[in-house]
Amino acid sequence: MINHFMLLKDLPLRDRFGLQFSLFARQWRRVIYKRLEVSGLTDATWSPLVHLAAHGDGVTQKELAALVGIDGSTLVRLLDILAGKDLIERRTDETDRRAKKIYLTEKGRTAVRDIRIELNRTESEFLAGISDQELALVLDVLARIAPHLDQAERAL
Amino acid sequence: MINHFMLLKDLPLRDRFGLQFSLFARQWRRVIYKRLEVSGLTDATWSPLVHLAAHGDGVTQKELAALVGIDGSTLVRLLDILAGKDLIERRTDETDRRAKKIYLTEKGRTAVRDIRIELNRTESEFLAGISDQELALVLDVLARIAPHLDQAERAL
DNA sequence: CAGCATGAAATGATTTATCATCAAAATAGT
DNA sequence: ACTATTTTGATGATAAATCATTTCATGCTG
Repeated sequence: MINHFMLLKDLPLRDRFGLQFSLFARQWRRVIYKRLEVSGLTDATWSPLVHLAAHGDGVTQKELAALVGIDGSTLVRLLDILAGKDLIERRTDETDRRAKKIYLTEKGRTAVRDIRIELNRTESEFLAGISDQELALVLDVLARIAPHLDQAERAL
Repeated sequence: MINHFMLLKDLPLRDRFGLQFSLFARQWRRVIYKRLEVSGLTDATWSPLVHLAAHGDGVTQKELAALVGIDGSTLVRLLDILAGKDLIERRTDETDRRAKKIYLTEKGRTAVRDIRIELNRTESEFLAGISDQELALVLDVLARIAPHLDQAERAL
């Protein structure tokens, strides 16, 4: 079985980093999402749930969109689905009636627990051969690249 | 300016790796794609072009889809767009008339050159503070995770 | 060689994601 | 106090991606 890490070897390191990284990320996402389908939530719908639980209830939609890393308008429709399944609740912020704060329902809390269990099981399976030190190093490198992305994104 | 690397710190390393990695990948993709729009090709359409050039002409659609890391049916439509702009050409493989081989046109070759220039400029800007050694280490870690993903994907 | 399974590309239906725009509410500036 | 600008969430139009199904060529097996 060959994969893309075996190809592209002739390109200079810096020229192939983006391609290989993106391919890997795409596959990671695809596989994780497929594994998580068993939880009844298809595709990206569970992502706002997990971030909501990790960050704590009561964030506004705008804040949550930033946490999840998606556009506000995308989040609107995901929240519609989640609210339709009684996993979250939108409450108007009484101090700023434009904003809505998002809360997990009890059902939502249970769902998040199940998802996190499956997520952790799957990911620790994938990361089996990698040491904590290596993982930390990868995250550290990404964290140092991130400000450039933030800057480029703000500059549009 | 805060980003997600500053949050989620209370989660154990292995439990937040997936989330942080995925968020980063999403942002990377979004920013790169936005930068590359200047080349006239919107979004993912240039990706098959770059892979075609990197791997060499004459691959079948199925092979190219694997290289790009997308579903065959997705590639069909991207190739439709690219062929409509005279950047690629589909030729029926005469030894197996089911398959079609993909070739860059002259116009396509020029487009790839421009895209690669912009891509390399952008990426080297983002990777500015990272050493070759660190980049190699990141790719190495990903390459060691990849077989697990391949396996999970084949197992469905 | 006939018939059936397999395989490549194409097509339809559906899900995510984005951008542009809108309505309602809040804030700023005069 | 009053208009003008900004901000939050929602909606419409559109692009990408996937899965399921179809079409047609190939291969295999009895």
